[in-house]
Amino acid sequence: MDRRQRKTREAIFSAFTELLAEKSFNQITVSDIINRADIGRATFYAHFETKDFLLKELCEELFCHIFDSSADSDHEHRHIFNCNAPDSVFKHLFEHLYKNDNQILELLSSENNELFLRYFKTNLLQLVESQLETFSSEKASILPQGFYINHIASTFVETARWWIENKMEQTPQEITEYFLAVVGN
Amino acid sequence: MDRRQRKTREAIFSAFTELLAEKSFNQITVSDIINRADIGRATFYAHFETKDFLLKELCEELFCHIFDSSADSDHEHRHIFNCNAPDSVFKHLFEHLYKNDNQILELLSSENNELFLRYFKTNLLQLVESQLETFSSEKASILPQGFYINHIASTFVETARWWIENKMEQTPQEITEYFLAVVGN
DNA sequence: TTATTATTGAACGTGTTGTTCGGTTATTAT
DNA sequence: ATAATAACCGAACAACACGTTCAATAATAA
Repeated sequence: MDRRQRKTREAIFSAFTELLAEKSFNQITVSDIINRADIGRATFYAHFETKDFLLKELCEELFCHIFDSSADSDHEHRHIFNCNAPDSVFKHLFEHLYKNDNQILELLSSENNELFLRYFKTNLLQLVESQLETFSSEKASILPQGFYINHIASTFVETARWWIENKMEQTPQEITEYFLAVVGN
Repeated sequence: MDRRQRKTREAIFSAFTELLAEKSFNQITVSDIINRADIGRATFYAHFETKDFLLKELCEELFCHIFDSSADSDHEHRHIFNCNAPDSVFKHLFEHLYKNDNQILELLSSENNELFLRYFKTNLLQLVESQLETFSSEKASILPQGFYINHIASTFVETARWWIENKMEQTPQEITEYFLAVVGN
């Protein structure tokens, strides 16, 4: 990829992320992004079809980095899917948030958090399904699987949201215990 | 209130609700609403400052009708707050959804469901807090109260969302049992 | 160096927003 | 019934945002 393309793309993402921490998605105009990123108007549209596609690609970059790493050679991520300890996956995710990679915290606590929480949950659903056996309480057998999976993923997202909203006063270890407590382990 | 005002206001709400079932909030223009409601442009702005205020007032009408009825003389609603049976409040809410008052179902299952779910949860939080003693499991004493309240309200909203999304194949009684099962009663 | 590719920025047409204002119609009070 | 009041109409307006075009310029790759 051309160095110019990379720099432009990065400038757009960076400007967009900054703006999202300041105002809501709908209030941000393409002109805002262009000015902040200091690029030409036509350049923006050469990279992204619309503002919505920009958001989509930003979310994919953010969450794929956290979730979908089973194919790369990153050990820290690979072990999400291979570790045997039942709670390690979720604790690992909380630790990710705690470290605040990619300013994801600002986005999850901004006015736009719903946008990101939706992507968050979409990715989580697959993870929960693959980890379902670790939640083998008696409930799982009574309830429809789809309901139960949705419940666990939702609870994780809501736990994270509550944690962030309340200034992350708990350690990743503690919030993991909260999560496992309400989810019934 | 002037009959003209009432009719206009109702026409706007009605047109807006119809449109929300068809396309997303952002795609709906004021002109769409005006045309559907068959009113003049200036009339719309005489009633609602902006499209966002219209949404806000619609939500308030919808959810206040379901939740905040402790002041009026409606017996069916009054008993939400007075009944002793621990699960009756939530079963009652599920039954409300099942009956589908005010086309609320279409709204909760449309592309805009996040908008309404947010209002839904805001109202629920207060209700859960007032009903907290009915969830007096051992968990409640370990976890921060704010966390626990948020968890229960979120779980209710997600249960309702899942139920609606999956064509409401369960009876209100069954879905109440699902809810109470995952919430730990 | 040369060919290719990305960026620039002004300009344009289109569509939406929220306001204004003179004229019309419905409601309410006398 | 009549007058006064209030709501509605709808065309027109300026302001703004969108997404596109194009010729000129600059950076990269071969």
